[in-house]
Amino acid sequence: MDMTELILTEKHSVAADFAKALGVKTKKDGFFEGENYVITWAVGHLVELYAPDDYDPGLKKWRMETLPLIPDTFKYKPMGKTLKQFKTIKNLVKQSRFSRIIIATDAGREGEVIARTILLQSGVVDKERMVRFWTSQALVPKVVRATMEQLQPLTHYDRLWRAGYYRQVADWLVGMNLTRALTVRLGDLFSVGRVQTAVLALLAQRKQERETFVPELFWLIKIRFKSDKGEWTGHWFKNKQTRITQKETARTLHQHLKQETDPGTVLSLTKEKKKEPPPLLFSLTDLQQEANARMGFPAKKTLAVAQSLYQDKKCLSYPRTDSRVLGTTSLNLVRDILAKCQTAYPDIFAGVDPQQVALSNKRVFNDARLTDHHALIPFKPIPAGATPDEKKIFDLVCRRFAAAFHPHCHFENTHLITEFGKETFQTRGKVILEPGWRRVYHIKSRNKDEAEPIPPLCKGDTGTPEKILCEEKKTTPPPDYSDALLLKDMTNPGRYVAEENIKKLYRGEIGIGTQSTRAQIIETLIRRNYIERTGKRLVATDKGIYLIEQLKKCATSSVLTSPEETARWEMKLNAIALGEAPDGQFLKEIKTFVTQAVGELQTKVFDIKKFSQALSRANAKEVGKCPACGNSVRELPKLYACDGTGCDFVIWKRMAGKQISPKMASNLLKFRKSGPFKGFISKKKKRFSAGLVINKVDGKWKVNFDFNTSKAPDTCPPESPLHVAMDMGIMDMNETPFKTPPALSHEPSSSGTPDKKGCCPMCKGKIIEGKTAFGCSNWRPEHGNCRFVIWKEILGKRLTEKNIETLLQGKKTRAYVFKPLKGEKFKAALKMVATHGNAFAIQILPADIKNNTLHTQIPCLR
DNA sequence: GCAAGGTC
Repeated sequence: MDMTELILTEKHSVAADFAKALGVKTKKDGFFEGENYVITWAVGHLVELYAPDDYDPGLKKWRMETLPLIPDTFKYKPMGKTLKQFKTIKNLVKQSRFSRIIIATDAGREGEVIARTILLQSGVVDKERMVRFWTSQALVPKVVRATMEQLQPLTHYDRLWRAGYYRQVADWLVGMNLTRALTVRLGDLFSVGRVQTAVLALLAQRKQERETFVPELFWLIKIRFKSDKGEWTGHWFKNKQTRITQKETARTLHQHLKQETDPGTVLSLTKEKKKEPPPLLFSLTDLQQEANARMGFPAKKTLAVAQSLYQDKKCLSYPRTDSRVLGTTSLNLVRDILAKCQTAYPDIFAGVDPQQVALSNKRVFNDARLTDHHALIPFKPIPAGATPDEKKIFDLVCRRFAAAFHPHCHFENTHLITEFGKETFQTRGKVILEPGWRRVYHIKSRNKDEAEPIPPLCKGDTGTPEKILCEEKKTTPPPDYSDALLLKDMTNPGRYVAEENIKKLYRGEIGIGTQSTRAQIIETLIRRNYIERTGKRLVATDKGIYLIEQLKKCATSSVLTSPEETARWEMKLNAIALGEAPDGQFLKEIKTFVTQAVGELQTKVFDIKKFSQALSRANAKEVGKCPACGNSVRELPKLYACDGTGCDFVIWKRMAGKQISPKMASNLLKFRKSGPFKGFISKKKKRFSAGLVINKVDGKWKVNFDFNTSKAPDTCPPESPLHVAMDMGIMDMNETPFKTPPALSHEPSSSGTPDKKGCCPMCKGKIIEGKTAFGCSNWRPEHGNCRFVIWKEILGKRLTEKNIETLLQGKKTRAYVFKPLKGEKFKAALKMVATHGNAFAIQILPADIKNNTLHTQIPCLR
């Protein structure tokens, strides 16, 4: 009898772990095959719920009359992108040669659903042959083999599957029905969902808090004391309060203190030694938060980088984890990794002795706190050829990992109270005695004052007041969300929840959405025009605010805007998984909810005026950022307008009879200068060419014509600014240094003499070749945004590399024949000359004096 | 044109 067993994992990497552990070496198309085992893998979910129109093609069209959509039985279909792998698995599970099918998808609710839906869709029903492999430990060979000895009957996990199924179905019902209802009513796409709407509500609330925030003034009194032992700053306080809210009170106190003649006396000086354990290992969200805070990476980018380190470079563990610990079976794995890293990164790992690592370190090894996967850790040193971003992320993970095996950080807190003029002043200090883990994992101190050491004072010491200050301060609104802050609130929304038992739930493992999807959710909100990313900030748009506002006014649908409700759903799903809730109840409730919500949205009176305003703005495409305030400048019917509140910066779509295209506007905003362009018509009906510039006139940002760059009407470079920018982009990528020596060290040639050797005369950068021009390598904004170029084609004449070199040396080329598109051909030489400012132009020097009218120049500016 | 959950 054939004793071959089939193993199904959630993803390829796990299948590879199994193959290694079980000595299976042969890789076939879509599975590994050995003597005793065939190992195949899913690619996450391979099967998904039907779309509405799969049930009935008539549902392709979104109509109110067809709502609510509540299928009697939910059906599944294979997903298009992974159809091939699905077929491979289907083919395998149907074969009778396997004595057992071992389900080894990830140990969690979704892992269960992934396996069960695949089996269901494959038509496999006999559960007798099926067993469940279940562990959250790192899948080192030892763990794989040990867990293979403890396979569970599949039925043990039936309830978990039910819970997962209800999660899927509930999200489908809510999403499909309410998205359609709102969209049909409002005439524009308004998606809604358990996760995205709750997150959007957080962002909307934050924006409104900030907009309605009224700063309040308060005053702080500080005294700088001086004694022969040193100096310190005391901050006034009374009854634990340091803020004075009345100006008059502060003024009176300040006056009183200034008249005091006796010195200050140290009332007390308390010192307290404290220690701080190293931070826990990284979960994905933790890593995303840190990478966002330190390097400004969006959550999605961090995930992508981590994925590549995991998948291609194989130096990082599975990134989509919400666990911050390792399993106890990972001890030897950890020792191995530490030893490898110690050789590669002595500066980070020198303080760790792999043999001293012990299971007693419960902050690292803790089976009880393991979830689907273990924490994110390095597996081995990063291979050569990694990108700078990959190096940064990897370094962060390594440091966090190393920190975990370092001793606590020991520090001493000092609290000094000085009495002066019958008032009390406090001074706090923090001195790190033994940095421990902070040696490798630096964390910025939140309090600046703590940085200053306090002199070695004793009770009764006196100090003379050097300076007595009364500072006026303002309360500040809560900060805008960033990826980091939003991820934090999604992971732990407890502080937005009133109900105590739900708060508790949020303090545990439940958040809004899951680790794997949080970054995606943020991107979805951006795609839906609900929120916008500006630098690090994530801010709700008018459209987003509008949706939340309207939903909040609905008796039933409003639950989507509150984190409480998602938590309540999770609670119920947990109860189902634990067998503590009657089966079927949950789905019934969801169906009722959806039916009611649809009814409500059908009849609701929406505030349409506000809506259309919100919409026209949110759907208007952004062309760039406002020079005045940094907000988005958007295309509206007649103009491009900044949507910052109170900002009135605009670019008119029509200037002097010429249409300003979105591309022109976008370049103008990016480079503050663009063109020159042909085809403007003056008030006297004369055609003219001009560049456009954005500059500040009388304190206001405006778009003006720039005639300096366009003395020659018909000699403008043929490229649009966009092409130029793209061209420069290509130049940067395939940077091929032009045959010139590197930048010289003599002073910049603002004197007007072009550089003799051939580097950029404006900034001494390298000259690099692009598709249509030779330009300065410092073209990127972060490198100084140097705008020097020499176009390869001038009036129909293609310049050779030799020509460019001659021009860069400030010499005259020989005379060439030019054939402009308009006008007669002529013979002229070229020479680069200095123009106004530190700018340059190619001068056209006609050989025939009769052609003097053509005596003109082409600016070397993009 | 729609959700959220996987993985790539």
